[in-house]
Amino acid sequence: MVMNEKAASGPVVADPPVHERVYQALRERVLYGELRPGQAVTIQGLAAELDAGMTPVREAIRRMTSDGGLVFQGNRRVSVPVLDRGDVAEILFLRCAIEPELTRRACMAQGPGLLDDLHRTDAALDTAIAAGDIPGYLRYNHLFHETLYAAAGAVIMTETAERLWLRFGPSLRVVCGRFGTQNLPDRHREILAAFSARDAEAAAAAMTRDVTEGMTQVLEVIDEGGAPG
Amino acid sequence: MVMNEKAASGPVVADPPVHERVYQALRERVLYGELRPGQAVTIQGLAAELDAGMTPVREAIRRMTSDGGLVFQGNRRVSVPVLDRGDVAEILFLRCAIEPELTRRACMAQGPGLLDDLHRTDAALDTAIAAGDIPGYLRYNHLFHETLYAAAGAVIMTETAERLWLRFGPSLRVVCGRFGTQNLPDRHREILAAFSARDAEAAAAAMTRDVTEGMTQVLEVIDEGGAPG
DNA sequence: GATCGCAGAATATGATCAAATTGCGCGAAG
DNA sequence: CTTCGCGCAATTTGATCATATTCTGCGATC
Repeated sequence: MVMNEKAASGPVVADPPVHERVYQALRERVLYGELRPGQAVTIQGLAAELDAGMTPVREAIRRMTSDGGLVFQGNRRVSVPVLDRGDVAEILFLRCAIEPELTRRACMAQGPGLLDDLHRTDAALDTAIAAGDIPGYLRYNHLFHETLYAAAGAVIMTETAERLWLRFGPSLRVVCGRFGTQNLPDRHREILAAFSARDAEAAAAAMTRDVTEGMTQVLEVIDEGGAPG
Repeated sequence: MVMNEKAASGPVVADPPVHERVYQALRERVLYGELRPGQAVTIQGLAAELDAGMTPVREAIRRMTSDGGLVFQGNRRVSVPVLDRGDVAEILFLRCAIEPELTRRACMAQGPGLLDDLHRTDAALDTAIAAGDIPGYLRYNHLFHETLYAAAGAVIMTETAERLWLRFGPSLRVVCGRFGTQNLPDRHREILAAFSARDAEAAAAAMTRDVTEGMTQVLEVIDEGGAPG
């Protein structure tokens, strides 16, 4: 009768392997700017912090490095990437090629609950913006896009887009610190309106503006920062 | 005087770490179709084959998984991905968004030796095609594109494109086995002619054709193969 | 100012534990 | 009597850790 002894009742949720848990934790830290651009990341530091062995941490760092969320420094150190103007331009090009297309597909394929989910997330986002809650802004902003892209049903494109988010996450956190949450671009209402009307092209155009404005602000902070790093 | 005892004479080349060597070996196997779509990859198998410990192999597999060149199978096994029509369509879209742009940039920024290098690689490619040498075809075809993209000086876009190559490498090998090397698309001469004339748009257009024709053939093999896997 | 040495961190191994698949044997049905 | 199916156990493989080794970078000394 009883298959295993994970829990006496309730659904059996196999807890994920340690390397997966570490990767997710590391991903959040990169994505939501809890690590600053240029900051060094050490294996033993992460292992102590996340209460894990060195091997799973090592694996998580390799994945994140392949994702572009961390970079090898030539010697054996890894750190959070520091973007230059060219990097931002490349990311902008790629995002403008991918994310409007994902938006288009999501709009055309949208299922029943999607619009509600997006509205809820956007409401939480507005609350975070009003409160000047930077971590909240970063999380709900990402969640909005993530939810939308998942609805497109295009795993490879979505993965590719998510990887780009890892690259500019730490820099976006710096942008928030500089500009505050009030002055950040938010074309989400336009996107939601287009989704309601099932106007895929309008949604894609609004997404292009959202992406372009966000990347432009990252660029401004880089230029302002003086050093090309 | 002597920094270390790697070699009594000659340039001191710090040999790469084991996990890097393993990753490169794994990458070649995926990229050049030495592993078939669906084939299982085991940690201990690779470790034995490449004469390495489990930890470096593990790291290499994580990187390759993040690259899309291998996939988790839900249980803890990993295998070479099997593409369906939707996957190929996504890869086609992304390649058509990225690779012509890289071609454009490479054409405009082309330095002195580039055209010679590309001609040499293309000549080797033609030799491989004439001889029906499938591994040679796959290697020189990839090298042609790789050389071209490196000249664009766009690291993020190049990395993104290279990741896509890892996804369709094994399937491309199957295409070669089915169609032979003679009937594969080769728009390289058009690209080279456009480079000579420094006509970036013509080069980009030729690249779009090269990419589209290649992916179309992959699609045909998938459809022919019967099962959607 | 250059060199040697030390501390800290990363690399890599092998052992150990846990999980999953495979295959075998037993029993029941035809 | 043969065959199909189910369940248990053995083997294979993955996950994690503790530890030894190597390398890098910095600081003290000559």
